[in-house]
Amino acid sequence: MDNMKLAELLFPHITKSPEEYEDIFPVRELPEGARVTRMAPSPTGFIHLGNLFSAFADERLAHQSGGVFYLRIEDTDDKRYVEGAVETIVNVLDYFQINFDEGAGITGDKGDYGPYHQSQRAELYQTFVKKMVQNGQAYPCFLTEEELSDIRAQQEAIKANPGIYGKWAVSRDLTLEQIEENLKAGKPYVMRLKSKGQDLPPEEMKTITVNDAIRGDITMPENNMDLVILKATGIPTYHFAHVIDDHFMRTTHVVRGEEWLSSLPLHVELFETMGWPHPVYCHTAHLMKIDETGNKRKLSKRKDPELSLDYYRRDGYHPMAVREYLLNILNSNFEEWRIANPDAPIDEFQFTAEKMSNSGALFDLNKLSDVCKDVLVKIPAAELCQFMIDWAKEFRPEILPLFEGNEAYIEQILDLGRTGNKPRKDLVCAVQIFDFIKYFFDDHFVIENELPENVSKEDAKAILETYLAGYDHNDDQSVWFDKIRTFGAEMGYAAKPKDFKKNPDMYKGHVGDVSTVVRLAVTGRSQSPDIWGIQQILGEERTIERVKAYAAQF
RNA sequence: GGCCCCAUGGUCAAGUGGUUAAGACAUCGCCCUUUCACGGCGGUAACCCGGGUUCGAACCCCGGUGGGGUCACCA
Repeated sequence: MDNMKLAELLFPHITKSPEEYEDIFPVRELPEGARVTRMAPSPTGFIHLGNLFSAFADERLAHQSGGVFYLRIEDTDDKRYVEGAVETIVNVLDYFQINFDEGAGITGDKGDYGPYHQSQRAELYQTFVKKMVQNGQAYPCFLTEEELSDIRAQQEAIKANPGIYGKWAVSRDLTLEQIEENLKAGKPYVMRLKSKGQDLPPEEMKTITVNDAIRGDITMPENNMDLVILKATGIPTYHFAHVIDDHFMRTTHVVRGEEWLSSLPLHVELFETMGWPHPVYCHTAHLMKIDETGNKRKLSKRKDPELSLDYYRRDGYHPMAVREYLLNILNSNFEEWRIANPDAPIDEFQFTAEKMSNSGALFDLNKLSDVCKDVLVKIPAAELCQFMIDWAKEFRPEILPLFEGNEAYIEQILDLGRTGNKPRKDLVCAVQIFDFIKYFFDDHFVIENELPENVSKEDAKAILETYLAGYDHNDDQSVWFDKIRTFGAEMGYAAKPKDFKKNPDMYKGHVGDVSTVVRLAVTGRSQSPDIWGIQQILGEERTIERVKAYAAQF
């Protein structure tokens, strides 16, 4: 077989030499130890938590080392393309404050290593396939779908591994004449790697060992499959594009999910075939969840709404909080660092691939809430208010007017109990915040809870009327509360809860019960921040109105 | 099924041959307190199983079991 002739026959239009590309895409000039990473999504426009999780790792790795983080679109599968996908990807990541230095962008590609859409790189890929043909490392395969499934059936019958390898790789033996004939007949074909791996029983297979930055040494049988590198369309498969692109975009670290582990031997063989070193691989564990049957399982796009990033945006989880949570599960020592450095900017934490977990973390909404509370308590009210406005604009336009134009009022509300050295940590996400403060808006104010069991309706009415009679909006907090204590005591409620606890038979209840009645009148619920503070924000008129209205119910 | 990855409390996890087996979340109790939070103190709770190596194993080796992944002209 004349490989040179075959190469010309297959790729007459390829005229550039492989060496030229080394000059077009020179090794990057970066500081020592700088890392070049990438996010390489397929353009379905759907970005989920797992994508964000590894994008975050990529971004940290690059930006902590003075390197480059870029976006490459893996659009080798035309069926998957969704209009506006790049825009979605960039916007979503931007929301979580993850920014690209180069690569595909909303207004076009940016950077010297492009194009950053794989669909635009056909010539590059084909140049190297041509080279492989010349070296006898790749060959055309004309097998039809039927023939392929026939081979599979035969393999199943004798319990052989499925795939094109060893003696099953029949197209390896095609003569130049046969190929020429097929070509003339216009038969579609793919290009396959001519694997050097041998078809041996598993225990006799040669092995390869790769040092994974997360998992350490991984030993696997070498690849022996003649996998497709160029589809019939002339566009490469993921495997081949990965090798070419990450070489020429000079990627140093590839962070990807563990589902790629099984194709690692193929990628290693491809890099070896090309004569290039492979990048450092970081295979991350999948995010898991407990399903209905109590089993751990991979989070699935279809079934688990919490995997969708929209879910967090819709519920209004603050990007800072999501970042913080993600870092929690990304690097196990982050939490310790955060406790030691409560106020340090998150970017000061030194992220390392080595500290990434190699078992699948269960997604924990509880923990996320806790992280949110800690993060939000540090965000100034004005900023939170703006956050609520932005969120409402997109997801709850009907409540937007409550916020927009009322910033001063909202900020007072958000800061209720948050000042001082023991600030309340009540705020989790926008949906919850709105629910938490909605009694401040007359249209959303309703009585939600029942009277305490120690308080009769008659007493409730009396409490409210007495409260109203002695109400002075200008009282300071202690005067205000003393009044409640005093008339409560006169009505048979212990002035101190402890007294009631000691002698429950001597009292109807305690001052807490009395204040709860007031609380119900003012907020509609039995639990809230400090009533006095709420009344100050509400104003005298609305406070009195609410107390009157509630008293009228009894 | 072949191959690969993984395995410490309910969850996330420290831990790399000798530890009272950290810490965080959740949970429970107490304290603080006008409710709820916040905060403080304390409690319950773990090395998947079986062999080996060793004076000694959560840790090393082998074999199970369980969970996950993968076996496409998808990525």
